[in-house]
Amino acid sequence: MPPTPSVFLNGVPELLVLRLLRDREMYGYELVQAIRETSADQLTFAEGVIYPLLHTLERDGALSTRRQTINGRSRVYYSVTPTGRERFDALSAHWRTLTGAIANVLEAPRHA
Amino acid sequence: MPPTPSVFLNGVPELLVLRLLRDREMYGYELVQAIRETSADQLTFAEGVIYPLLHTLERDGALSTRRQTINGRSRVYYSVTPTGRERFDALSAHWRTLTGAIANVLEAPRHA
DNA sequence: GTATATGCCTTGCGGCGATAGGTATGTCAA
DNA sequence: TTGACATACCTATCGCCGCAAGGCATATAC
Repeated sequence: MPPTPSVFLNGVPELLVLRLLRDREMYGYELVQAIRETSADQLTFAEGVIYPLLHTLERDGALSTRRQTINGRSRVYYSVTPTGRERFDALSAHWRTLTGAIANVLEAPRHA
Repeated sequence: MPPTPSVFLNGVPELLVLRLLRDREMYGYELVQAIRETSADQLTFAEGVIYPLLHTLERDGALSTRRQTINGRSRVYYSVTPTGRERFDALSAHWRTLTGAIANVLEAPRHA
């Protein structure tokens, strides 16, 4: 009886980063704010979470980078690779499965 | 900008345990299987997760216990206290808020 | 007689997110 | 002009939760 891989219950930052980057390339600082804004301040993952995550995803081949200097400040833009897209699809499916299962337990009738 | 308390993204075992015990008293071994069964094998939290959690919840006054011996085997039945019920309500509300926020990000239009 | 299910428990590890810094440039108000 | 704030990158350390992997004891089944 294999336990539920905790990859799903945490891993939310990864899920959201891949989702946002699926639409368009973004840079780290932008992602931090985008998550906060598109979740109406319900979700806040600080830079200490996002930057290491981006580095890991790049190392794993899920993201590719493009460096650009704007107004004297250096930005690192991230894009999702085909590998990253597969990873997102898998994570996303798993997230739906798990939240669905949790919802089932939460709404289960008394003697189920 | 306070970060998202991770209590919500983990803490799923606690949420489910409180939910199941809200209906009727159960013992640890029974809870382990109930979670697995009511989630159709999607969620499996082993005894190493559930037992320490039950002890913590009892210590915090969220659960009360009743010991009973059946067929020579000793069982520890857990019930939700009023404190535990409040705790469940809060956790539950938070879970809905967070999953809702995550869903918003996942389904956000391109330029949101 | 030894495997399996039941029923309780604990120790130790790993990994992720949180905390809390550091560096540097640009802008704006005092 | 300097000091605060936003922008934009980064890292090291910590804490905690769930995971792995056991141990102990009794009942049943083969």
